[in-house]
Amino acid sequence: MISSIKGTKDILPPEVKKWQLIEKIARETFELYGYKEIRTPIFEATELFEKGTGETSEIVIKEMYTFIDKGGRSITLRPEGTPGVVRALIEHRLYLKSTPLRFYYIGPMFRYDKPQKGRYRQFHQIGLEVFGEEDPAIDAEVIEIVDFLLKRLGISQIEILINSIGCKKCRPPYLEILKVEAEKHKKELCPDCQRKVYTNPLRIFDCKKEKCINLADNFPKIIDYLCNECKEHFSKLKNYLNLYGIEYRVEPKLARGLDYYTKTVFEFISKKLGAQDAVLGGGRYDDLVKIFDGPSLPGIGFAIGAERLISLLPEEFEEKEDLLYIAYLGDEAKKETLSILRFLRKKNIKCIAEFKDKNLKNQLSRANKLNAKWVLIIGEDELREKKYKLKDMEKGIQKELNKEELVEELTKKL
RNA sequence: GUGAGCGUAGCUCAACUGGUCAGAGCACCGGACUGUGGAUCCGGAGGUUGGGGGUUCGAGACCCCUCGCUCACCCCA
Repeated sequence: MISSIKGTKDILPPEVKKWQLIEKIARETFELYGYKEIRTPIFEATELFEKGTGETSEIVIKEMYTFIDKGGRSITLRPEGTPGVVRALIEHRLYLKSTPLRFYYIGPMFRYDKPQKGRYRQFHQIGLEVFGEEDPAIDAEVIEIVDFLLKRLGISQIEILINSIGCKKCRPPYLEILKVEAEKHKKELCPDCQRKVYTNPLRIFDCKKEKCINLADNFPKIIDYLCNECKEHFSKLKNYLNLYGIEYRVEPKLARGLDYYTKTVFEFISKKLGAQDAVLGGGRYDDLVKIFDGPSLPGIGFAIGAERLISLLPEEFEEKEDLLYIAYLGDEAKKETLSILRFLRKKNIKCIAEFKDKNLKNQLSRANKLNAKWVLIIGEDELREKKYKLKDMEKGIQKELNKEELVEELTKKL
């Protein structure tokens, strides 16, 4: 038996309903704020991610699905959405147009990770990017959009973490200070963190070992070393969030894994998710467009993990489907059924029949199992009278109707 | 990439320390009930116990290898 590849999974019809729900509500919400959908390829030149996502990010170092195609080009399945959108923005000179540079996307991403709860090799992100807005008001708006979206989906008990990780002016000097401080305590840190002192000192704050946590608590925090511009940006962001009445927690240890972030970074977390507690993450990336030889254009965005979002969805109660099941008795009735199916579908009525030539009891039982809301009964009497029996499966009552009345009755209830 | 736990019917799980152990419930199909569903009763189908090798008179169980799943680490959505 051939099974699906490790870290990938099939999404079967009952679960697909949830996907359709979150996709629909996400689209509606983003469009409400003036965002437009953008669809970029799921594979790109490897270089795009090396330059964009960043050569020192874990994603690029060890998590990319990279292969050489038949033309000898190095191709990578996208591990995240932002670089592709930035590439499209530059390639099509979208920044020259007057339309707002507000985009959202929904689609699969790929990372060669070891699968666990909330983490898959093919997963899906619902992402959003804005370009050309310097003002922290847009940072706040972006956070507010997600907050609104989650509320619309009925998801609660989410904590919002924000931080500022500075810009290319203030971060490098801070990292030096942090490195010096961390070196002093190097021997007390765990082996992983000892390595991080040189490779990525900010990541020491991510360590879950108690000893490292305690030590890191006393290390200097970037938030205390921001330049005036970053400090003011962060302070304004907090004010706007307060204005929206959005609760958040400033988490000075929040670092994020992508190299391109500047100033604002944020994460929405839920305790229900397990070890991978982030349902979405995002931040500002003021230098990214420039990195790809585009104009000097600031950007900010986030990506929601669709699988994680779905796992937070409240349990929905099961409803009868708006489905009509046609039960027929005999060959003549079968022919009539075929024509009525066609007729009703043209009128946008969802209907099915199963062609097993079974008795009525059996067909009703099948309709019940399929969760159909109505059953139309066609037998000899009905053929003769040209009136069919429509049974409401919830109420158990039935009416005699001709074709026209039937359409009227069914569309009324839809 | 590292570590731990687990793989028995479509699903959830039984089978004492290796000795009729290949089972139950749910789901599925059929019948009781030939034009009226959900209930009940009866019956049926469905498994080389993830795969391979070994130990043994005998392995679902023990050992080795392998694949997969789950969770955690690393890191992230």
